[in-house]
Amino acid sequence: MAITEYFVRYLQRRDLLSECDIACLRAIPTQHACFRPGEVIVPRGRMATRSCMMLRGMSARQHELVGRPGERVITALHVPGDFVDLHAFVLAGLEHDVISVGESEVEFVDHVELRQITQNFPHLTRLLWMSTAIDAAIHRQWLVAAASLRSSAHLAHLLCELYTRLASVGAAQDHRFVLPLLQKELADILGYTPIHVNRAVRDLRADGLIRWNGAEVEILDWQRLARLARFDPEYLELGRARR
Amino acid sequence: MAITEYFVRYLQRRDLLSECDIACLRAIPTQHACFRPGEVIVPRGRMATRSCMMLRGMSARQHELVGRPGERVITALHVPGDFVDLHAFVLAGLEHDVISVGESEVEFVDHVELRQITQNFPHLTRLLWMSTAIDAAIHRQWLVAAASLRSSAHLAHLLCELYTRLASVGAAQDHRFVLPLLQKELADILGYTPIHVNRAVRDLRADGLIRWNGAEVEILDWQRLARLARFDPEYLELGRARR
DNA sequence: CGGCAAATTGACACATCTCAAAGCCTGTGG
DNA sequence: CCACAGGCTTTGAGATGTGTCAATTTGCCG
Repeated sequence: MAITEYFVRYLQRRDLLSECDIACLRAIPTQHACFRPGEVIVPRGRMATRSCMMLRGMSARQHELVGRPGERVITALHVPGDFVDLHAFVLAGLEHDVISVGESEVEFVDHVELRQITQNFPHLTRLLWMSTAIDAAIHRQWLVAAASLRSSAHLAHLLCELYTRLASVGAAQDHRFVLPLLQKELADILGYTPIHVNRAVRDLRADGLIRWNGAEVEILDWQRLARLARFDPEYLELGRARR
Repeated sequence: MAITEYFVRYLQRRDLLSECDIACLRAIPTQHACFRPGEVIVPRGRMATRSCMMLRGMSARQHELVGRPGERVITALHVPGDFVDLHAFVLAGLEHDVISVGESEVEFVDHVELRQITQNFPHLTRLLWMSTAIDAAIHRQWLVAAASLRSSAHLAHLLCELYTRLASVGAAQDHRFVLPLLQKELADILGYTPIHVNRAVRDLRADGLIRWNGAEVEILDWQRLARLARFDPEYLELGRARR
């Protein structure tokens, strides 16, 4: 198999790809794989030899807490088009697992291929680098949200971000999307207890901001939700620039 | 002027630099500058044409909160040897300011030079990329700390990390270091109020874990402080690997 | 000595956690 | 078609952590 169309779209939202860039991307061989809910896609540790990009569903970076078995913190969510653990290509090891959130499909890319790109395709190299820099910008925004927002607004921020990211690659529209996360998992993302997440969901519902049945989320009033969350999509870099 | 020795040491702690790599690094022209406390080193916005590396003192990434003038969140601290806003090289713009924490000195590197490196020096390119990936790993660890630690332990984690980073480039030793941060600034980093930070400091002092006079911090019991903070330096990638 | 910013303390309000219980889905077996 | 089990969601009440506001103390510098 080959590079996902989502990833090409992810890059094209942000820079101009030449014919050559696209041809090079499409020539990269990949290995396809499916995962069940909670399954480990990339284990933590030192010997990663490949990285993966999301094709369908979502994945999460899950940090286990030492000395508190069973407890964990989720520091990132990845959606179709994300080159998930590209970080592992330049790091000696990952300090967290990448797990499947709900059912998911990914394409694995061998690090040998990535190394070839860094040897011969400077522009593509900068674009891959950019993708990890955007992940870092998202991390920073999560830090800002955690430090400055109360639970409802914090949850609202996550919903605004996910919808924007999904919509930007064509994986969501009409302010609706599939969010295959349990409230317990949301709690691990936002740093609250599941009970408190539940109350935050209840408040957003009561304010008429969202509808949420099972894994189906619909944002009823984008303006008010985004204002509550102080959401500004600037950090997602959804604009063409030359790199 | 040229690349700081601290940055060379930063890289050498993590990978093997060839003679050629080092020569290339030292050939990069830079511009030196000094900053007063709170001064903006790199303004946010779209037109960054250069990035900076820390030479002396510290700097911080400061996010202003929209609609709440004067309030801010600090999402990263940088110490000597850090290539601070390398992110700006591959991003279209920065969504935060980089400010000086206390007095500081930096060396600016023009993006034209960085682009040359990505065209001609794949190994150095991967090392620069690595430096931004380590920043991202630090962001993730801050997210984990924010979600899982109480105020004293959270503060303890920051102290452990800063000492480790400073010591790794030779800018601190004997469990002492200079921390030019006001409690108000610590509050913006940790996501608490200054008053609560003060109580966290008091608790660490009362437990005999630290001594702290003015900007001078001394860690009295590294073992217990690190255990309290569940600090594991793995994420700082302080070990040689081939990239 | 005076003046200012920062650090420190106290009392009370609010946000979030903890523990316990009840309600709701969904799949399974009778 | 019903009964049941199990996981998830929802609700309630009381404990703990953190925020807010006001006041005092400390330390530095003129």
